[in-house]
Amino acid sequence: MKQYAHPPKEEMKLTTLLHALSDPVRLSVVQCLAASACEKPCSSFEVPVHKSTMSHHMRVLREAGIIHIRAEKTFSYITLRQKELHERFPGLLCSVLASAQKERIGPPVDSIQQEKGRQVENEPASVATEENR
Amino acid sequence: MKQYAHPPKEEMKLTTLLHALSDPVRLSVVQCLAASACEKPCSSFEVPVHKSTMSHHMRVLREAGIIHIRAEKTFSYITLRQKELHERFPGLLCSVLASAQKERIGPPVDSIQQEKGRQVENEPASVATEENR
DNA sequence: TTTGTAGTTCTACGACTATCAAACAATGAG
DNA sequence: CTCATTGTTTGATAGTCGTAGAACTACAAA
Repeated sequence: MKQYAHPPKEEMKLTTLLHALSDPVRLSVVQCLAASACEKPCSSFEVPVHKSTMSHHMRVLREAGIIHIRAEKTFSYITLRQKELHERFPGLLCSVLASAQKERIGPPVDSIQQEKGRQVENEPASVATEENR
Repeated sequence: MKQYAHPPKEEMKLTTLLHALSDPVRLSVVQCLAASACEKPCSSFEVPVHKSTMSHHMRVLREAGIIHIRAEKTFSYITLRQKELHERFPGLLCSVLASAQKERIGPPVDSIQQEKGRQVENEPASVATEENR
């Protein structure tokens, strides 16, 4: 039976973790895990990549310390290492998940800004002035 | 005078932001900015890279929406877009910075658990140009 | 004018990454 | 035993990334 190595939480590295979460496929896997809050087989994630690519992403997430993989029969059961992540980097996963959630629901960029009833317009300098390259 | 394009906060993308923060050099720049809480010239960051590499990193941070660059004379003044980042992704930057700070200080994790008001002492200027990986 | 400083852009290069296909391993069903 | 399922490993490939050096711009001081 396949056995997996999982880094102890003291060895989790922030930059490695951020990099692991910076891929859309991996982030959606983590979102899915957080939403279901239970063990999920690898094949249950609906992502548009081949199974070998998926296996690669699972390895990246595992080696970053984000997920735990348990092999049983021919299945790989995935869990989010939520508690350990919180102990190592308090609040980080939560805010990433909240940001991902917010971004996904994000209003159309045309008619936006009603989030707090008051729009916070700021520096119009952000547009224009095409970066002369 | 050079002009820079800065993405409006509605266009900030989470995965782009996480990727920008997943590099040790860029993360240390962001830490430095957050610590000083004021505008800093590009050359004031003590990082072990060539100036052209630094310019590249600044571009990545700017295009991710993390920093604002203002050109004056021959200087580039950098500021953290803290307010806009917080509006777009509430709490995210804070927890990343807290995690970076915590990681840098090291392993006696169990003994410093309950002191919330007491700040861990100094090691302030340790921009830690080595110590990564 | 020449020199020096601060920073950008371009180019190149090695390293890494995301992806798929194919082969493989382990298990269960027939 | 033969398939089918589930996932891993191993190329291979196309693309991205971090880095430095050289050339360049813009400005200021001499």
